Amino acid sequence: MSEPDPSSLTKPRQRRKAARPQELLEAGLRLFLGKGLAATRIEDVAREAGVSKGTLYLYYPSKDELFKAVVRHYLTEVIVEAGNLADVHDGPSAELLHQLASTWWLRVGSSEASGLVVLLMNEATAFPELAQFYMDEVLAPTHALLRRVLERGMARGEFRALDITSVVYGMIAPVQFLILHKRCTSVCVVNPLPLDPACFLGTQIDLLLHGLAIPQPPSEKAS
Amino acid sequence: MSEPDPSSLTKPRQRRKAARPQELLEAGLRLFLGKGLAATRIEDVAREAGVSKGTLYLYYPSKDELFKAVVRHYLTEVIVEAGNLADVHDGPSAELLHQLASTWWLRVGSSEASGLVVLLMNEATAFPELAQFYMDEVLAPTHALLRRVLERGMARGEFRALDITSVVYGMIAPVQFLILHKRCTSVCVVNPLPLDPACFLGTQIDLLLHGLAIPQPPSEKAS
DNA sequence: TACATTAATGACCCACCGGTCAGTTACTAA
DNA sequence: TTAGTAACTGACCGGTGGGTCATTAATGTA
Repeated sequence: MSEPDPSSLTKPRQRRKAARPQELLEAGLRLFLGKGLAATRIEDVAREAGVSKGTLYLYYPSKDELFKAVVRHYLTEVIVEAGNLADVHDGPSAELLHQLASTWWLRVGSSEASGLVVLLMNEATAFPELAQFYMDEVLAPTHALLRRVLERGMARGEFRALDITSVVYGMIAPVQFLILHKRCTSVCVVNPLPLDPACFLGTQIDLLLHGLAIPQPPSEKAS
Repeated sequence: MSEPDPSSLTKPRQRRKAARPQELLEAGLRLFLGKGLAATRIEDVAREAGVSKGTLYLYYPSKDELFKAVVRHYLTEVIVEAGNLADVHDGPSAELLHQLASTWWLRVGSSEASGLVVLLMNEATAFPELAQFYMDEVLAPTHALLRRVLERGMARGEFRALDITSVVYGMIAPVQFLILHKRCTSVCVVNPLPLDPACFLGTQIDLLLHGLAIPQPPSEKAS
């Protein structure tokens, strides 16, 4: 009578040391994104991964370390790949920017992992240690990559010479905004201001490239 | 010996019904911004306002309601004022945009209250009710204001006809980014990528106005 | 001075959750 | 078949913090 159905649920007590870490990371990603760092209970992460709380602590020594492991796993790899793309490319810089944007969107932006970027910044306020972590492992590499592309474009006379740091941050901003906005409004019942991500990014790139373009000297427009 | 010094601290048990709400809002703002919603303890807010925990509950029925009251007090008023500014103005739309930006920066952006915008979006993930609150009381009014200015500019032939919703969000994005970035990096010990807010905003407005400007037809630039 | 009103207090209750560890069971080598 | 190892479990502990309420005292009134 109390015979548990072994077919669909609760394979009871499996020993799968190799698979646990990855499964815990996946579960952690889902729950952290859904509820934030503080509100996610370790026990729920464990259950989500089909494991008991004690087991989780066999693989990750604390909640903070689990979270950091999630960030490393889902964000680091992509930045490296984008760097390789930039190394190979040798056409117009504007084209490279388009390419980087669409690649990023495919690999991160359109996936659930995108929320990690913003989540990380959020939590940084409450956990100063995480602020430094974000700075070192996410923001600095991204910044370096974009700076490289912009400097290239300016050196080749494709772009106006603007303050590079500001432009770089100006490129990160809409992306970050998009993620934050999506996370926020997806919960809303009523959303009077629908925002199509593709359309938004398209407009932003259009605006950026127009803004970067070297203006035509011949005619001048007055006030 | 145990005589408390009445001069500087602990006026014991004052009855000041009128002043309490405002003082509690100020204390709430400080602590919520510093530690986030979940990590801020009601008792600390009360102490910060020079009052006991029980007293706080005389004025605000729960932590959530206190937080909402803080948001209403520090964010609603400013949006209304900006709307009035837009009503009065009748010069070039680009000038109005500049004016709105600098006004906003003075009243909100450069003050500590700016963090509320982002904090609110953060918490929205964990507290769905707050997501709707943010949408109704902050995002929608802001959006309506900016939309009005852009439609005006396009109608007067000052701006290119772009997707207005995207442009509006494109204007909100850098501001939001700036706040988030400031909150995040102010905690970092090492910050290899300093960002001057004024410079950043200047570049963004420059980029935006270049991007919005109607291109000169005479000459065409090839690839 | 005596009494009524009500602002203010803080000890208390209890649900919650991060982290521990003594015990249990799956797997394996001999 | 039978130890022996180690992956896994979940009851438990202790600190924390939201919310309550019986009590206290400041102020107004007669």
